[in-house]
Amino acid sequence: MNTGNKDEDIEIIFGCIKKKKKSIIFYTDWYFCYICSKIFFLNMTKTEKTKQFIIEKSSVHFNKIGYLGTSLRDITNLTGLTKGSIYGNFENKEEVAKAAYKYNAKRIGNKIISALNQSPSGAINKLMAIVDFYKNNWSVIIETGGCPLLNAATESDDAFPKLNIEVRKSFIGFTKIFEDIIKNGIEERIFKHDLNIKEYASTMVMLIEGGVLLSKTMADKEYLNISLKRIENLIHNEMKL
Amino acid sequence: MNTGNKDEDIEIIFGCIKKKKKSIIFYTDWYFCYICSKIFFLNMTKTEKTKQFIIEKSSVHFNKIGYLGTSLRDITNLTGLTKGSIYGNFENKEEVAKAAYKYNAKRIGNKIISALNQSPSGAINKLMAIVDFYKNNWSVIIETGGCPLLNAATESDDAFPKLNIEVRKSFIGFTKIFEDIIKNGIEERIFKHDLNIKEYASTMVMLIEGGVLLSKTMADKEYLNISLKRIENLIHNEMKL
DNA sequence: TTTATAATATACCGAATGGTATATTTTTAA
DNA sequence: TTAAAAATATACCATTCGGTATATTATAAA
Repeated sequence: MNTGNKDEDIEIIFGCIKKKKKSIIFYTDWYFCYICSKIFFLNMTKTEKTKQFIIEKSSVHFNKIGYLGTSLRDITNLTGLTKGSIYGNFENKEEVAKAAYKYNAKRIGNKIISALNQSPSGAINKLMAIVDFYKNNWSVIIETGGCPLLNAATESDDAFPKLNIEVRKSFIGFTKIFEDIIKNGIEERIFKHDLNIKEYASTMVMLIEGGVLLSKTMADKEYLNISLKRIENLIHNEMKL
Repeated sequence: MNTGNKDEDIEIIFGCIKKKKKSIIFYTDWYFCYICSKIFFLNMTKTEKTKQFIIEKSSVHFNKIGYLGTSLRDITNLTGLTKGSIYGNFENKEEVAKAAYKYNAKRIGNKIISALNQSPSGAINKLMAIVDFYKNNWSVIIETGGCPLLNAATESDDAFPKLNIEVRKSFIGFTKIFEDIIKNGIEERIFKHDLNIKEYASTMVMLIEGGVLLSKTMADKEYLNISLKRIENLIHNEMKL
């Protein structure tokens, strides 16, 4: 989505509205720096800082133990804060879980955007930047509980509808990253003009999620390697002109 | 695995040891009929019957709400039995959850075996029988909470190690189904002789799990269709001689 | 029909759950 | 420096949690 404004582009990444200016993306209450791959928070009130602190301290636990499975006691233990403080900043546990999920999804999403911005131009390089991201960051992803989209998806679909809405937004955002690259590749005449963009984009998402699932469960990176190799195969043997 | 005994073959499906006799598989306490696709229980004691009753009544709930998320009260509500009866038949909640998972995994595993036994011979027909199984049984899978392997995998990997062991067995069993078909296809000279069997088998598993994940989360069968189409593509454009 | 045994129900346990009312502390503005 | 407001801690709430000891009922053998 483009507003037509020269100085400001608005697009959606993993369900989060961002305002882009030059190489830095300015969000409502934070910005993500492509150069150092870190999130910075601006003009934060005390509440915003504390909310952020709570989420930062508990996000990995939510991703590991579950968004329903994490208890309020877990949150107070992880933050050192009391129940009163948690409920002073969040309406209820559901809201903490939702915020933790959004943070987790945003964290990996921003890293992918960062990898894309640092990679050389061209659709193939961009797709390979995502493949390389998963190759290089595999251990970090595992140590922090695996893919938050995958985890929250299976947990939420039948038991946590409000979270499921967020997960859907994330998958749409994740798929769109691939779609945009493929679209550019077609426009640049690097990819075949008649490619089914949505089909190739979602195949890549499914291969990555399937690979992360198997590799995490079996504690064996080989599965993810195979699914990433399959993506490379798609690029070079089907998509490329 | 084959024991060499003429009358009796022992193999492993989804982690469950079965004894095969003619077209019927005899298990220690149950057999699965390929013709009517149902499980029958033989020589069951009262305890075995009650255990089975508890699992049957709660298995879908476990798959939907989670193996950690399902409470003892849920189980008593679903079965109409009391806590005393549950604990008279199972050591603790963990054991009920494990048994429910095994039942769920076995249920879908047996259906796939059934589809394979009813399909025409030849490796391509067998692989297509699995693809068709997912096409035809999509709505049932969704209504019963989605793929139990996928659900239990994400829930167990960081929070329920005893269940994770069972899930690993299931994935090994599921992958082995594909491996055996591909191996036969090579021996029958239908598939290329130099195919990386493990790679193609696990790619199919990852595509199916990724497809189920996306389709369930987004409530859109199209994702699964795309991943199944990709499996067909693998068969006809890469594996076939 | 009686007796031993196995299965189920009842009643209870301490601990943990999410949540709230209120007291205390910290921060902010005057 | 003081007063108002905001943030945090304390103490409590009813309910639910997994689990158990024991009483009751159903089953099977004698």
